[in-house]
Amino acid sequence: MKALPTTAGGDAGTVTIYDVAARAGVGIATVSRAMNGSAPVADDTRARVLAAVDELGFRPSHAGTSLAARTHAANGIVFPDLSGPYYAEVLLGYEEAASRLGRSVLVLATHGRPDADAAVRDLAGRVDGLVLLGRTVTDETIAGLGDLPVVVVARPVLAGVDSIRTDNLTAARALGEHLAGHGLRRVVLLGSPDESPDVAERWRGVRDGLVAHGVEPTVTPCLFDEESGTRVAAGLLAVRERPDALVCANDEIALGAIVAAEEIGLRVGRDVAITGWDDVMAARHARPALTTVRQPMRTLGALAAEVLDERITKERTTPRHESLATALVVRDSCGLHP
Amino acid sequence: MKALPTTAGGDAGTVTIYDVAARAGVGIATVSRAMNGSAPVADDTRARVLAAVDELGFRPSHAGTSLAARTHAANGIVFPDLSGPYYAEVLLGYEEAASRLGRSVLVLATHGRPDADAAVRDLAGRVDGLVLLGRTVTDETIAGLGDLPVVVVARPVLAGVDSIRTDNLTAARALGEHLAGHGLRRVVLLGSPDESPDVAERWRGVRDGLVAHGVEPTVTPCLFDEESGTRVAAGLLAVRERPDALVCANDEIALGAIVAAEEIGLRVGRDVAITGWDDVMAARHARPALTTVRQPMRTLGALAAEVLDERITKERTTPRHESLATALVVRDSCGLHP
DNA sequence: ATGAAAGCGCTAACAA
DNA sequence: TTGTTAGCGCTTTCAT
Repeated sequence: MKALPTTAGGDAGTVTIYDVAARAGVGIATVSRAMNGSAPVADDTRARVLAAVDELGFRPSHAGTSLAARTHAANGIVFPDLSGPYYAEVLLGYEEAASRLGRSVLVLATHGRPDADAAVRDLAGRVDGLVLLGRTVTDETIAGLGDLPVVVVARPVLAGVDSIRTDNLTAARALGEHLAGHGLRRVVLLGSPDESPDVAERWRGVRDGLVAHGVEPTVTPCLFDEESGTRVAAGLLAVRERPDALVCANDEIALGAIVAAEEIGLRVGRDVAITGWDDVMAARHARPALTTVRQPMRTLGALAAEVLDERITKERTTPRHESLATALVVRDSCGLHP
Repeated sequence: MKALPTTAGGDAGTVTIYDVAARAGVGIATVSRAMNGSAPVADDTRARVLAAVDELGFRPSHAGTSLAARTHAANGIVFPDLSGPYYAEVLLGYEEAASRLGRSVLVLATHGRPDADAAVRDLAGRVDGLVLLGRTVTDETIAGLGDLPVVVVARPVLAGVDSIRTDNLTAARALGEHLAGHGLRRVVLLGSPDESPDVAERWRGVRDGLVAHGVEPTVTPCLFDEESGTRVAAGLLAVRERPDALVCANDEIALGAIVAAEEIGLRVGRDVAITGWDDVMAARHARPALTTVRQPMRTLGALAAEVLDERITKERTTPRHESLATALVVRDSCGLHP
């Protein structure tokens, strides 16, 4: 389609720095300098160069630049999965911050694939830094990344690697105590703690809060989606001595559990308490509205981008570890509040 | 951290194809051939090369490869915004398909920035193809992308450019007729049609369906988020001759409108009908559950990746235009259904 | 089947 | 201030 003029003998269609240099009557180094401001250039020379750039529609090849400058001006973010509001929000915060810092963003979702480590290593080859969420790759793979700046999010701290997490413990404990305060006794924690270090920590906290009031919860494994929530909760609630509280690992499980409870005629918040985690949009629109824990998801993503950038620019060389506050959001699904 | 052995005199830390070649006792061309299978290599030679690759932990530099091979093995996707479930789902479908096709994914959100066009042009320099959602950039910018494969989603067809859209018209008309069937007369369409060609088409369809039953709707501009939905709906519902139906451009506006209605004591589905568009998770968990139109968001993303890939691989050279079916999902927010 | 060598488009020393 | 030139790490002819 585009048939821009090419001064040098290149194939029409690809304008290189040589074309610009020829057109402006200067050397290629001057073009580079004029465009990047990496060294002083006479005003009128610069003007001529920029005019040529404009006329030819020149845009530097990224491959050439990154090969020569040994930098990619891009960083990656790796998710275990991309579904659900949680990851979407984190990505949103990340992209915003990264692009503000002048870096492109590469996304990768591992979907629990067996070749996830290879995919991440490949991604590592095209970025200046990497953010890794949760259990996406093995510790060995991270170590194998060499000196590539890495920030892990919601994953146990690794020697020398920056990390960002949310403080699950405090809110979890508060949730446990709140539930005990409602007089709930048969509490089931819904969600597999070994799938995610985050969840393990939450269950620890909730249990702490509960035990302080003499209640010992049990754990039932469950995948982190709505459908699983409905299915597992249905099984749990069907028995005679059914639980009077379902504490779910995320809002989607909880929302699914609400469906299961209502299907068998239970009134959520009266006959059974159900709580979630994350405070996604659906949590506040559900009726009864979902008691949950708010995580600063967007901030999490943005902070990851910033922490990573500090490493890439070598503005900082020692590890940084951040923990973001969470907040218990009490609504109606855990019991009546006058 | 990593201190892998380097045979050639390069800086420790970066293993190049020369190191591998030296170690295996072959030329660099043979290493390239052995790794890519681009030409026959003797079995024992290949074995030696691969062993060296393994021992040295060699991983080809992307910049080098893409400069020499004139390809990026990556493609980009540009969103007007990344917030909300709609875009998250589209991205999910896209990433999945793209990575299945062996391509990395670069995301960019324009957030209505004035320099969006420049950002997109920059992105264009590092990918083999681009998916553009909605009104992210001007037609001129797209044309200026030259022969870079481009797929536009939810945007009017452009000469020679592949496009994917959802069929707004059919479901919109059905929605209009359904609403008229409820006996609703004062219908307001909430959402700015000039912001999005998609919305314009929806309003056209809804109006068609309504007018067939003698109802003429009015349009009230509104941004596409929940907070705006609440604010604008509150204003609309406060007047004496208030509307008896609020048809919203997306679910988030609708959910916000429900909040506004309930705040002034109106019963949604009885005193006022409210409908959305997209069928996000919150739509089915809201009470009353939201009547809306389901869009195949994930499929939209996946299809975009596939259509783009056909162009990149030159498997197809003529434009392709797809329209995906949508479905009216009737729940309780538009009126009582026995 | 293999090696030597010529680029790919750019940045950055080094000269002038 | 500017031009020349040597790479950056790879793919791909062209010889052999």
